[in-house]
Amino acid sequence: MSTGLVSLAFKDPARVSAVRRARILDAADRLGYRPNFVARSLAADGSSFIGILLSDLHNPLFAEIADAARQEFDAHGSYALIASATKARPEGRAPENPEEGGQAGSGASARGPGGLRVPGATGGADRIADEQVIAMFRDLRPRGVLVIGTIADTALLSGLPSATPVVYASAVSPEGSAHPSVRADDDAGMALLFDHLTGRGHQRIAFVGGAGGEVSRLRLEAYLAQAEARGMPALVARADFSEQSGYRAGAELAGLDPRPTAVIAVNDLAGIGVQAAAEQAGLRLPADLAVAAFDNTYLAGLHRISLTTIDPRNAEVGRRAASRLLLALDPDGARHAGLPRDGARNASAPGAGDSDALRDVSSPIGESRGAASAPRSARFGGAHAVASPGTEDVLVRPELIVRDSA
Amino acid sequence: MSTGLVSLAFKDPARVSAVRRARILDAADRLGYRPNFVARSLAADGSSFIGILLSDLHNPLFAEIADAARQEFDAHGSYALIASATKARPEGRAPENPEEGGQAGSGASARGPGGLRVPGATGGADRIADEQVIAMFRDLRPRGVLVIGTIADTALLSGLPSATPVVYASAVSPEGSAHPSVRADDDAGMALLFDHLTGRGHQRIAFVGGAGGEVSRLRLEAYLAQAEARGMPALVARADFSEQSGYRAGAELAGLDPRPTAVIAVNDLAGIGVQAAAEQAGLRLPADLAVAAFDNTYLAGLHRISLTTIDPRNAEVGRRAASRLLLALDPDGARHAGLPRDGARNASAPGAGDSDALRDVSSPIGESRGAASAPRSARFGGAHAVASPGTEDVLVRPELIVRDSA
DNA sequence: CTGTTAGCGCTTTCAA
DNA sequence: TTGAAAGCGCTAACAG
Repeated sequence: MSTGLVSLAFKDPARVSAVRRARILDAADRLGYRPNFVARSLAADGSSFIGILLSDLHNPLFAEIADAARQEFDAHGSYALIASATKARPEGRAPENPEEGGQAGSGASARGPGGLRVPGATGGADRIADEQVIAMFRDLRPRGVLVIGTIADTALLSGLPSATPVVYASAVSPEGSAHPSVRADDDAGMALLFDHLTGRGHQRIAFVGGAGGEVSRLRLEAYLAQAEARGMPALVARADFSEQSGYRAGAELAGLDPRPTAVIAVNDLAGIGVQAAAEQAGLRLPADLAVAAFDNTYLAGLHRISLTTIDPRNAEVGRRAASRLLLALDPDGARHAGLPRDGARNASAPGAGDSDALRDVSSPIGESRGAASAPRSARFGGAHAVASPGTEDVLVRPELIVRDSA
Repeated sequence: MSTGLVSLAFKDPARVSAVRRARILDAADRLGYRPNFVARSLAADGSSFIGILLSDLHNPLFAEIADAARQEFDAHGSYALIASATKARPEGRAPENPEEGGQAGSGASARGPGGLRVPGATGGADRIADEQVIAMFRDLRPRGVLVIGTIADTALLSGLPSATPVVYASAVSPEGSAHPSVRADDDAGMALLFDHLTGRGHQRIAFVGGAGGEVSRLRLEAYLAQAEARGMPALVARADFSEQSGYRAGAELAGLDPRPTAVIAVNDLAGIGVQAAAEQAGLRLPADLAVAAFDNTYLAGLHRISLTTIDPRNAEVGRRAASRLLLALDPDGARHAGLPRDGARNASAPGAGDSDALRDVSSPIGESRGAASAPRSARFGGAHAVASPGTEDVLVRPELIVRDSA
């Protein structure tokens, strides 16, 4: 039998006679034969998988998103590879990662502030250590790429065949990017928090955050907007995503004379820092100071923490980002091959309430981002090289989780 | 110019005349040419990179190990790719992951207890969703593989060319595996904890843990051994790695009549659960109950937690595992090509005290594991197919971090 | 339906 | 040193 036939038998079994197919498949696994992924991706141009690129291994939020996305892909018969890149941080910039900032100081970590960089062996300048990973990733030619978090060097992705659809999750897409991003709606989250706190009578609500990265900055803006819209005084203590930082900010706030009665922290970790500072200052929680935050990491749910927080619904973000990508890959909708779609779906996501998963979307941001202002007509632009269905960002409506802290 | 020459110019510039080389390199980057990773790995058999396989994206310990390993690889001019596999858990088994168990319950997670599995499109049985990732990984033919955490399906790795060295980090290598593993020495950690607690006068020290996985079981055994060796009573409240679980165990312990004065928890999260239960029961911490744990995650360092714990020195584990692999790849030691090794080393790990990094190793476990009893002679067995330098497990001596809780 | 023929983009002999 | 030629393991047109 010819090799071509064997190839067919694996790729499109239906087009091979039953006898042959049986013989091939049988012989294959008797010999332990498995088609070689690499050769395949070289020969066909473009592989059959969807790549997931994780920008930061340390961020647990990203892991959740990746899991959800992967489920979605699997449910649709697509494959996903996860490669990870360590985020290369500009020197001296605090990590966006809620975890790292709070590392216990006594560990044996030798990591410098600049992240993982190595002196270039080839070029002169430093390069991101994971450039290799990205290169490899690119050469594998994924059908589409889901980027989770912010990838430092946008140029790396540009090596992809230009028709490859890219979707960003949980990050604003880079400057002038035509790729959509899917993320939680921090403005909505902030509004939820204000509603809740004012509902409990708070009139002096402070914000802890604003530093450490884009997300922090956007949340600060959202805070200021809410405060103004409600005619409330704005009070900001600068902090990044770390507990330490929140602690310092909290101490500052606790010492103020007309003390705020509530604090909204940029993330759980900072919020915990605020709580710690408040306790230290002799305040009772939540009576003297209510604390709320963003992210709903598992930290917030610990008995001893019990922090009211905004759940960004990472699973939903991941799922939504994945669907978006799938749509771009197959704009016609669906029925093309393979396994019973619905069955697979139900099996892998039993109680998720999938049916209305697409309803709770806020309107696209519109003016707030360059990328978002791409012409809507591109949506159905079959004539374009990339028939990507829309480049508008998608905002997922977050959820308020009320706990003891506020 | 022939394509062959170009190839040479990239791989071994010295063997190409200066003129040609210049012209090639110049033209290359003017045209934006970059050698294709995939084609290269197909043509040459075996790529130039070392693969890092992460078993669980959610475990922050693993991320730390991966980072450290990557640094080590980079310092030696090798490349590393990280692919991730979601650990496929036997149905109903609690996660080994310290994080997941403690997830706040209100999120939108739709993940079933069985982890990410999809109904097989090809075969009949369920398969791990990430089988594809592993297949791809394998087909890329890494020079060596570092597995971080426990990979469920060992068979997956077996598809590698049999001479590929494999090292496990932070996991016991699978049954009968000939591959060495590098991990923290839990026995030593337990001894450290007992020394500390008895030094503070504690005589009734309980253990919370034992369930949820291999690591938990081993720590329980270590506890029992210490208690016996010191002629102290053993008191165990079963728990897995979650805070909930620790909370329940703590409540149980708090209600006992001759109450323990100290508790050692299987990990930070469980320890925090114990603290919460104790507080709830009206005990003062640490006066009425001292709590200590394992892992030194950033949790332990939070102001409001301040947990005395054992630092597994993940960075060291990662570094050590990486060296081990490098050694297996190049048993002769070092001088083979490329960049000034020492310079690179120093640059990327400034204050790490590298020089004595190899001194603090406990003796190999010996009898405790099958794999560890491989004949020492294999060490220099140049005649063997795999001249792997030693298959003994390496245990890293952990460190005690004393905080307020004990 | 099946076999044949070209490559995918590179690395490697092997001569020149 | 350089060029030419033969693949790596597969897929993608074709023709039979």
